[in-house]
Amino acid sequence: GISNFKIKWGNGSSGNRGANNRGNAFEKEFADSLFAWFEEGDDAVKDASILAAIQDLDKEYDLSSSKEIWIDVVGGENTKRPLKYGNKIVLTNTKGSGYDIGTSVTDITVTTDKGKNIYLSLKLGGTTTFFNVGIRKKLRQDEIDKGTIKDKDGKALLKMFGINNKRFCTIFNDKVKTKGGKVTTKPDENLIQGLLQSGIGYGYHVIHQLKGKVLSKKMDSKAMKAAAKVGACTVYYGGNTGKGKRIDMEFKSSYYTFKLNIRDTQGKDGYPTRMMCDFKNN
DNA sequence: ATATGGTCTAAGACACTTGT
DNA sequence: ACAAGTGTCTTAGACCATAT
Repeated sequence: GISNFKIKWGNGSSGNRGANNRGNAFEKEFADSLFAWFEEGDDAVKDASILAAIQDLDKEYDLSSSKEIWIDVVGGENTKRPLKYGNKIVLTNTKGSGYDIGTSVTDITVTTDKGKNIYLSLKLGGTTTFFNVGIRKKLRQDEIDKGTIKDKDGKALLKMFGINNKRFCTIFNDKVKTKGGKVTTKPDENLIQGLLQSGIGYGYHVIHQLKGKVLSKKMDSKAMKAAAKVGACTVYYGGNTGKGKRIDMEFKSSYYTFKLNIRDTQGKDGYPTRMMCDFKNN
């Protein structure tokens, strides 16, 4: 019948087209709620889970004792933290020092009249990422097509996870047979924890909206170290199905399940452009 | 309900072109 | 020759749409 058809407009909404970044709306909603709460009290915040998160912040940072409060929504900044290759492979901290990354990852910066900045990192939904770094120049198409990564840094990166160099290359090269599959590796703890600690960092507070609840977690040095303390690594060549153009490295710590992945995140030719660190709360 | 693969955006980096 | 303007590619951050 005439009512039963779908209009397809270009590629429609497939692949998140047109949805933009809803996290930005959440940032504004949270900031507005926080301001309303500060000015008018609990009743001004309609959403119970947001109110609970605000109350948790108040408990931790004693916001209510401040006479004034400054709330700065800076989520659009997307500070770069590219990988640095040395004895360890870690994310650089372009705006701070060590693993104190509050100023880099902040989406909302709250300042009380005591002058102390509280850096809130807001996250929305079940598919969240701690970091997302470029690897295109280290794991290049020309070397993948020849079958082996020769780049010094690229080799070190693969080795860190116990990824087989040649097998890695088959995942992205259409001209050869893909060697998908799952392998458990035992990466060097120091290297992996260095990477994860630099990526997770500390000096901020996570506000994570999930379905029906908002998680509030202070990320201090202790929490960062515990979060980054992981065991064995499961490498999925070709993703879980073995057929994807991606390679996933799964780790577990007491707080999180990490799924690092190397893949094309631009929807271009399928050759890898980024390494991302997806996580789920345990 | 979840896992997987995908694509959006802004901003920065760099290359190239044009005006003076 | 050099600065200013324009264009293209890469990076970082985000989380959604679809298949299973």
